[in-house]
Amino acid sequence: MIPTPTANRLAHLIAVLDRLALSGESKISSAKLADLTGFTAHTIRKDINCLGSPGENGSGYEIEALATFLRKGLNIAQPINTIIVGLGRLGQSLLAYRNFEKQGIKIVAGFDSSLNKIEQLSFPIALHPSYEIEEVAKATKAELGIIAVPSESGQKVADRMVAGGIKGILNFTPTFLKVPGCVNVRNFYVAEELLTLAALVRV
Amino acid sequence: MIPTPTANRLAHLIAVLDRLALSGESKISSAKLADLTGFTAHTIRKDINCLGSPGENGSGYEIEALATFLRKGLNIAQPINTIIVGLGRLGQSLLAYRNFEKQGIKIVAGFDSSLNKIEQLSFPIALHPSYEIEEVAKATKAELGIIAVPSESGQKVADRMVAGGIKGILNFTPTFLKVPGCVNVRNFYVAEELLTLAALVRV
DNA sequence: GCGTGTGAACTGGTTCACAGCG
DNA sequence: CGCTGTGAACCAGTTCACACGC
Repeated sequence: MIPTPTANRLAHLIAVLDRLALSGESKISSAKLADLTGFTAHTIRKDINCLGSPGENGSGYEIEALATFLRKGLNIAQPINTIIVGLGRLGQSLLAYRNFEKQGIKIVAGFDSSLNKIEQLSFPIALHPSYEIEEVAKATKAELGIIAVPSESGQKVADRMVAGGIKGILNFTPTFLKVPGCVNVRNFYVAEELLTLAALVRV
Repeated sequence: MIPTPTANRLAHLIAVLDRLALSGESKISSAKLADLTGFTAHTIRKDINCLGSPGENGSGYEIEALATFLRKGLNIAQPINTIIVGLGRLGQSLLAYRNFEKQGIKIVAGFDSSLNKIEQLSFPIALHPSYEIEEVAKATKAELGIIAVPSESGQKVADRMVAGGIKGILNFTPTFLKVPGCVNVRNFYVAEELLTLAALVRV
């Protein structure tokens, strides 16, 4: 089993490696990666070795090889279908964010409770009313869901996602979602993050 | 010194307590709070006691008293001035999010590199061009900063914030920011969070 | 000799168990 | 007797130190 913080850091590493690959470099050391990510070189090596050894020893990692090695190790070499619910400003900004695709996050459908909004918006993916979440999630074999609705409806959306077979939820709603243990939730409590920062800053 | 995860949870607790206060209840037990937050009752009590004892023993916490106790303990009873840089979709959705104010997060200024955008937008706070970050941050005594710009400019914005005396940064840019150790950074790597979820889900 | 791989020590955060108060 | 407060046990994750391969 791979520790959550490790998965987190490895995901970040992959993103960094992808950027590096574009810049023409071909090899990189854990020390350089440390500089680019803010993690220590120790931690990086250990994280990587959670998935086994990429092979080469002695002189740094082959950038592209490492990226694909990590993707395979994390089982994210294949794109992962994702739906997003809530097409307010936040939802729209996420939909417009073209970086997901590059990372293998394929957003396959958007949902909103307002039929008007669905008709007005034009995005290169299918938009549906919220009551179709379960159905569409199943049909598209979506594995992840993003919740960007007002907090009152967060739980209801989560329930529908779970019913539709969603296995991981990114929650922007400032409320704790009750879901079965087999469903992974990561919360983005933006306001609370700021409060946390405030507390840390005002020692 | 208060552990970061504890500060995090306490911030969430405060938000939950505020909501509870509106609902008319007056007392609550750690077990009930556990149910509402997803933390264990143990953890909640321990977190609270990091700041000392709220007083009453035996039969639950007084909701409002606890909230103010926590705010005082975390030093966030006074509102904290915050600036936001990057007024794209994400930045705008954050500006429009009226929950911050309630939590004592006072957004005092917005910035964008595009003068056009600044003139077009209308928000109830002052908008400035990005080169004024340092100056305005100082003038408004801002303590926190939100970075919602494209990733290329993240570091530059961070530098300006630091120069302006900002002590805590919420970073939505998918790059690691280099800042002095006395500045606290919390990263919201949205795409990477999804990747992490994908990895955790595809065991 | 630089840089990776890995087992062993350490640390800080969480969980537990029980004492103490209403 | 329920629920909080807290010191002690535990554990995961991080840091360290050294062995190994190039």
